[in-house]
Amino acid sequence: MSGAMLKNALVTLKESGVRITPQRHAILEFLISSETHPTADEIYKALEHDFPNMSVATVYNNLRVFRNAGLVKELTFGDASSRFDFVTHDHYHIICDECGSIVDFHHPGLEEVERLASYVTGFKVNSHRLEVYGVCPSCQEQGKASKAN
Amino acid sequence: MSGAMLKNALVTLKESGVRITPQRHAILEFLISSETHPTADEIYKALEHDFPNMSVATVYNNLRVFRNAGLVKELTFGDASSRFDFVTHDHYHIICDECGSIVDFHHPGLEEVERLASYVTGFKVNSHRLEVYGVCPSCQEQGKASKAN
DNA sequence: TACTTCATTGTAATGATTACAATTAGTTTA
DNA sequence: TAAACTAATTGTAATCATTACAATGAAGTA
Ligand SMILES: [Mn+2]
Ligand SMILES: [Mn+2]
Ligand SMILES: [Zn+2]
Ligand SMILES: [Zn+2]
Repeated sequence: MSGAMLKNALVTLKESGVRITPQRHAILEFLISSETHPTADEIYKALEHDFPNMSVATVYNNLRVFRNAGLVKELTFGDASSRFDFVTHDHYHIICDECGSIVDFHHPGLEEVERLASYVTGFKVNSHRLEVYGVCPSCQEQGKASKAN
Repeated sequence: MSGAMLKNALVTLKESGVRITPQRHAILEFLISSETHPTADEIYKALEHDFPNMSVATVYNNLRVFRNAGLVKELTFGDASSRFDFVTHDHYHIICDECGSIVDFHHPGLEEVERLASYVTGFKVNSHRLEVYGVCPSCQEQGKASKAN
């Protein structure tokens, strides 16, 4: 439930001495309810109606606060701006090369890859990043449709 | 041999109607000889001595030309600026969380991950991106040394 | 040589993010 | 509760990588 997730997030913040402001509450709530991995600016615009005076700096500031608290992950792709993902379970992302949509998927960890990487490079491994790229079902449909013309 | 790689690259360019200018030659040569996945600005500064009049725009322009010709890959991490890698064999990267150094490593493809991702999301998969993060041997040494104090 | 096309250069524009100083809100203490 | 302190927000300016653009130069072609 997203209600419980919000509650837990607020507890986590309070425990690390972070004040719960209306802006923070709203940003968190929006992130939890969002399926789209929004950018800072998308969050800013989504909350404009309820918080007409909120500064875009506040969005950035608080996303950083949440990131440092481990509540939010920042996703960076080559282009444009960062996207933000409320942390629940570990998961990977698959991204549409045509429309840019980002979809979650689960996969068992890649410990074997980490082991081999560590073995051949001598690094002590902390983590890894994996993304899959392709064409989403909806863009596949459109492709077919446009070929049929 | 890096000589052969340069020659091949020049042929590829010529075949796709791209003129070989002294600047392009130098940028390619520098990229091929470089082990460090340099940024555009690092390339610019490295060639400043030989090309005191070259514009940073030329570096960016030509890196794009090379990327479009498939000769160079652009590596984008969250922070700062893109890094560029002359394309030879397919390989992955492992990145030091402390000093930022980027080291190549080879690993058999991850077809199984691509298959599963495609199966659970309905995407038609084109490619994937994988990076491993950790602490490089040199930073591990330094860590030990500073603890010993 | 004249014409055409492409490349380079210098500089201005862009756009995301951050820095900073002033103001406001929340918390603690007396 | 009021004063004092601390943290958060706001608005705006600064930063910095990258791109756009117009003018100049070089190369290729007839
Ligand atoms: Mn996600
Ligand atoms: Mn590499
Ligand atoms: Zn799509
Ligand atoms: Zn290191």
